[in-house]
Amino acid sequence: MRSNSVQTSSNPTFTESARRTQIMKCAIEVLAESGYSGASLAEIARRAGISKSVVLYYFSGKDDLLSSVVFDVYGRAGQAITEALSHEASPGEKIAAYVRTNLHFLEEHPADIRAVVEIVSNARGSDGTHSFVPQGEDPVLAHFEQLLREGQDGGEFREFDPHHLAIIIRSAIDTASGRLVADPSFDLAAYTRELLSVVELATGIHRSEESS
Amino acid sequence: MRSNSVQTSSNPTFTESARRTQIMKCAIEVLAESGYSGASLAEIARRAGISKSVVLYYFSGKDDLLSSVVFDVYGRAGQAITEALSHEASPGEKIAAYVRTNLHFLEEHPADIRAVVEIVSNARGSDGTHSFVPQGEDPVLAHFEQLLREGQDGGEFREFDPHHLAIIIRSAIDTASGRLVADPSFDLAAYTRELLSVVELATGIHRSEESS
DNA sequence: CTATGATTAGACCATGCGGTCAAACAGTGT
DNA sequence: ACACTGTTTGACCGCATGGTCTAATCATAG
Repeated sequence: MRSNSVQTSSNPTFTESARRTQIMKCAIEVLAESGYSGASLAEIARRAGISKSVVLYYFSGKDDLLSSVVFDVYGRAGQAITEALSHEASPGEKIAAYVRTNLHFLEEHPADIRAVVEIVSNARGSDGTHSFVPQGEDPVLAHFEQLLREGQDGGEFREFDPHHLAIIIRSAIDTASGRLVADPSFDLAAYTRELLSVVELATGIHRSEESS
Repeated sequence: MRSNSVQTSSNPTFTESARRTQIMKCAIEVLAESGYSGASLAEIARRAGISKSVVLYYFSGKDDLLSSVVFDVYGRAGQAITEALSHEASPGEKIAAYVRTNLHFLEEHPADIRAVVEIVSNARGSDGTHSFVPQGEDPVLAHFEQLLREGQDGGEFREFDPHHLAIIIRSAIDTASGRLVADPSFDLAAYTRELLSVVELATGIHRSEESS
């Protein structure tokens, strides 16, 4: 992954970086609107108003383009989350901030998330196995699981299975992007509120103002 | 949807019903193993040891085949859930049974669920919109939401938003099929246990033996 | 002006797709 | 023997895909 036809390393031309971001942006749009199967190189190029060859001039192939999109979006989302978590002290606050920031990023960049979901859940190698889904250990999930574990070790939380609870909460986060496109009336703010209270109840966090 | 080339109504020949179920079974296998894009008519036919034309002889097209698979699996799953719910009286018990039965069906028929997920999340019409995802109202979700609402109206539950809580819990159910294929060490029984306790906490169900 | 490298368009290609079609095969009643 | 229906095959078609290649364009340095 991550290899270009034109040299990427030293001298990214103005045109090159501009074209790359433009093509990635169009790819995201097409992926979000028409899904994985609708995101052909021809369609992406048409959207960008350029020839199909240009796409393959700046990306070594479709795999490279999709990898770059995933890498870019993951990077930006991860940065936002890391930044948000740094402002919180207690594990309980960190977890709430984690959930809030994830859904906030989705609210501001719905197409980006949809595109990544389309790629991750559909891109497969020639052997038929997923190209982006980590087989053994998912670092994103492991990170969140660690957050839960820290709160539990600090005695702040109730007894629960951090691994499986992490899966449950992350699924609630990940499903939101699908809801957002399927249901125009979906209220993301209300969903965030509900999910946050569920997370509080599920972790059994000790908060003075929350105990009923 | 649901139209065949050969007459389906009155006289389903022995060969016909046998072939149809065989083809659907192979389609499910291929979908579960190789995903939507890997599930070509040629591959399904190869798996069944028959010619591609036979598939199109018993199904009017690929859409018909995939529709039939979704219809079949949904029917069997729905039947199992309805049956399980009929044995429970209180809303709290019904909801627990709902979650348990969903995950139990997944445990016994993982390929069927994977296949349906692949179809539902990937099949799109010529206009690019999803073919199986209901745009406005999802009956599956609405049914579960109604269960939550009944428990709430009965005063058995805490205050929560039934619609959004239904989405959260269903997402936890739906994510399990993906985990099952991505992580061979995934412990579905432990996951079910954890999810059931989260559901209890989230609904705030009043149970004598559960209050801490 | 010219040479050079970056950039672009468009023709082209092999492959795989869903689907059609005519012909052959198998059984069964007459 | 015949016809008839159900069943199966393999050749074939039109189309879209990801990708290659050649030639033309553009900018800029000499």
